[in-house]
Amino acid sequence: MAYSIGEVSEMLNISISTLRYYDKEGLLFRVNRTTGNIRVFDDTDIECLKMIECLKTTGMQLKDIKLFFHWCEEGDSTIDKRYQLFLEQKEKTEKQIELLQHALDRVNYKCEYYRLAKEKGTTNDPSLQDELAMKYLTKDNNK
Amino acid sequence: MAYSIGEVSEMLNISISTLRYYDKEGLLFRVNRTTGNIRVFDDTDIECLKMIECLKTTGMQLKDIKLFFHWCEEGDSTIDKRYQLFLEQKEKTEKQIELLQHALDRVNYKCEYYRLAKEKGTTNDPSLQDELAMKYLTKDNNK
DNA sequence: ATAAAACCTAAACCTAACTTTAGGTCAATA
DNA sequence: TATTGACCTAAAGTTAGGTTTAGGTTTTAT
Repeated sequence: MAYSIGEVSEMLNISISTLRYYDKEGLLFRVNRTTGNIRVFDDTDIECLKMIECLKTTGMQLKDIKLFFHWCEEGDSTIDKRYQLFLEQKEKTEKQIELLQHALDRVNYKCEYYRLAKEKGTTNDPSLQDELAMKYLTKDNNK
Repeated sequence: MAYSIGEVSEMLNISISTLRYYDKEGLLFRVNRTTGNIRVFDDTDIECLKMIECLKTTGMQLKDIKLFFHWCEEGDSTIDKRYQLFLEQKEKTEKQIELLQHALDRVNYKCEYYRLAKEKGTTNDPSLQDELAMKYLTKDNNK
């Protein structure tokens, strides 16, 4: 299937200007053009864009994503590089999830804290700290 | 306890220039100064900085973190605002973790893909796709 | 055939979150 | 007391990842 830039933008919820920016940065070198210089995306290009979104989510920079796609073009000689890249990205992503989970724990504590404070009408009620201590057993969550 | 900017920088692993930047942006308005205009951080300031780190991890912008600290200063009249802020941040963080987990699944699939490709010496071996399909039951992971 | 919608490029602009630089002040030590 | 290391400010510079603007071309529908 062939898609215009506007169709791709709608399908993947990526703005047209972002798609052109990715192209300019060398990430979409696979994308064909008509004789009139209009971009024509195919299904493989869509898959590439989904991979870009995935890697961006894990925190990879566009220049590194570009590198990966160029390694793909180079063929089997770069398999190990690509393998190492994904192993590294796996580590980074796992660490990032851990960090976020830890932050979420603290945010949840604060939700509970302010829910109780709202009930009491003040953050100065001594029973507020007590109830939270009871619930969480340690006040370390608040650190 | 009182700490110099250098000590805080070491303790929390935040660069001195970043600490000064946070101060300039109005996030550290609690921090005292000596008569000689040198910053003096106390334990509450350290807690504030830990909260900044936490909220930054969840993707909150400095201007919104600043707002939160100012609400804290305003007292009990802002309890509900603060409660809503943390509820919203909880939602956002949970969504972010889900997104990251989904991306991680795809990265893991790619690790497995390239591990096998490395074994075969090529990404073109038909058994590569077969073995992955076997392992994951669906090729959707690769989308 | 023509008008409007969709596309194109290049270049300037934007934002957040810092970092660096330049030029100076403060405070602990020899 | 002099020097050295830690601190200070203001302002400019940096980076990534875009968006916007201006001016033009192509395609599609009437």
